[in-house]
Amino acid sequence: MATEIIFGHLEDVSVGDSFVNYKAMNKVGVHRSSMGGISGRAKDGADSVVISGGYENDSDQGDVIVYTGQGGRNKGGKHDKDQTLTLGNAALVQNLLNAQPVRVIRGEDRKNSFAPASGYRYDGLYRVESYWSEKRVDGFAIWRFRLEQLVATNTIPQPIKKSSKKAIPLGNPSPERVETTVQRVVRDSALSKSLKLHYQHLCQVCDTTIETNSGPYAEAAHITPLGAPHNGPDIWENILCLCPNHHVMFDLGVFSVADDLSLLGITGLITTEEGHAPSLVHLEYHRNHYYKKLIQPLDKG
Amino acid sequence: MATEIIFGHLEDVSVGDSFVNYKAMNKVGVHRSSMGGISGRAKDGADSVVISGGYENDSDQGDVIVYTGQGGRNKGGKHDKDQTLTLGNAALVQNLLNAQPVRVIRGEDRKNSFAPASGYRYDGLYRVESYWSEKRVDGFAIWRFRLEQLVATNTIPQPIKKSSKKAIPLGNPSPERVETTVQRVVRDSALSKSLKLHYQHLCQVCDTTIETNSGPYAEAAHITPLGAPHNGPDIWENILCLCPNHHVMFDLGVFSVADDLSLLGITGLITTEEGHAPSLVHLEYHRNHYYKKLIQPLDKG
DNA sequence: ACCATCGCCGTG
DNA sequence: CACGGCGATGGT
Repeated sequence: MATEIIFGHLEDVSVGDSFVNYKAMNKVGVHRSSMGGISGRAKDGADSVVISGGYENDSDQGDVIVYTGQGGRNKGGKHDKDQTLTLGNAALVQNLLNAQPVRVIRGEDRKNSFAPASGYRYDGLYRVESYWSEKRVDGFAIWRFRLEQLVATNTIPQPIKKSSKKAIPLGNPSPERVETTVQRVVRDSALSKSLKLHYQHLCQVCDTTIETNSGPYAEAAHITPLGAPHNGPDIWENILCLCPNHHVMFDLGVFSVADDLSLLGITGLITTEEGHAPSLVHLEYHRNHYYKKLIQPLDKG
Repeated sequence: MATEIIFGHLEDVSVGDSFVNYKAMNKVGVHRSSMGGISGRAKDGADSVVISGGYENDSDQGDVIVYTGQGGRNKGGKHDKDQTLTLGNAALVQNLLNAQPVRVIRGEDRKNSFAPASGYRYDGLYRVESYWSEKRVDGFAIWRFRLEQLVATNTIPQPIKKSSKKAIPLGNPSPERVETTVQRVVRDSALSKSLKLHYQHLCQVCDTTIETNSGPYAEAAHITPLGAPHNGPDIWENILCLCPNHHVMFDLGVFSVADDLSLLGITGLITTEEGHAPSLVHLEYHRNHYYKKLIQPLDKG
């Protein structure tokens, strides 16, 4: 049955605590994998990841980390196949689907100003904000995960006291011992409102709107996401007006949009109003990076 | 045409800047109302609010503020009617619907440890996370808004430089001059996953699920919200398994649930699986505080 | 039981 | 400092 997976902070480990090597982390359980960068199970989610600068493309801006998945290498360490959404990669996807936090541990890395000078350091909880695939220059696909630091907004009174051990006795019937509250995040830019008005808050996929007593509700979905590493622009051509359901589906790659605005993955098409034409460049970006069905598991050999 | 509403930070005002009085704030535009605590328009949203300790029930925890709406008083300042969702209150609702940030300014208040010693201080951007109604002891209804501080997660490279004025020349076609990115947030607790599994990720309202390539997706909605001032418990009886659309509708009070589990506001009923019974106490809490149609505008006299 | 892995400690 | 071999542990 293996050891217990615990999401969130641990009782005996504080943010900033240092460890000399993997074995020390294994001992206290802050990272339970003996060699791997991702600790967790494909079905349940990842409880921790280690960032050691092993992947040249990884980016670390402190509160935002772009983390590359595992796999795709042969025994010699050379990339010789696509990464797949299995093992640790699949676990990180579960974190996104279930809004589970992941502990982030930074390992020594001279090239990373956020990394410790030596050993490993527990740097707190992050959410898996999104994931997508990229093609390396050698043509092999990798999966990447955007991690965002969870700042403890005052939600549940935190029972954790550094001074006293044996805290967190909430006594609820949770399968996990530690109380965690994570967030799904929907970004909305300055331009969102005008586009939603243009569409009268009707979803461009299903033509429905949510009527509240204070006006209609819809969400603006950026086709190429804002922020690193995508750096999509905040312009009308890069935004769709969607209901929450189709927004989630779009961000998770359940469906995408072809150049003729027909839908891929589900039936239907994107309806447009005069004055708004989604950019073909950005639609292609979404298809290539987010539309999962285009990424087939590679045949052996 | 009135003066221009600008959401987000202003070019010439930094977080922490102080002002001696309302006139000084009016002059630079950080707060454009000459007397009111809420600046903005009912149709467009609120660009700023002032917290001065005028409402005894207001709570300020720094990153989370519970702000009481305006109105309900006669000329003498005494409460003699219900507050309505008009004027500034309606404006704050728009901020929630459109994920627009609101500038928070704290005024002198000895009882508030986060308030400045004198005058007014610009304390940065907050999101309107939720709103609900409460009944005062005298029986009159008030509207309350939970504001959460926006921490600048690294999304768009910030063009704002304190040193140089005249920054932010993004040159995009936005009706606003300042680039802002706000987030709608969906909390998900440690218990959410088990309940969603119990319902096989089917929405308890519409019986649909969102199938991704990596598993089904649903959201857990707390009936009485977690966190101050509601402090709902993180237990199964206080959670519903919903699709994103119905989650938004539930949180915005578009519908609520009667004791017999029939829906109010929309047709249908909550389906339950054996082993899960929503708490009647919490359903009543939601009806009383979130289900807007129970709150009728009071007749004159 | 087998497998995969952002380690670890040697040599050049 | 690069590279290669050894290698333990949890996941499948």
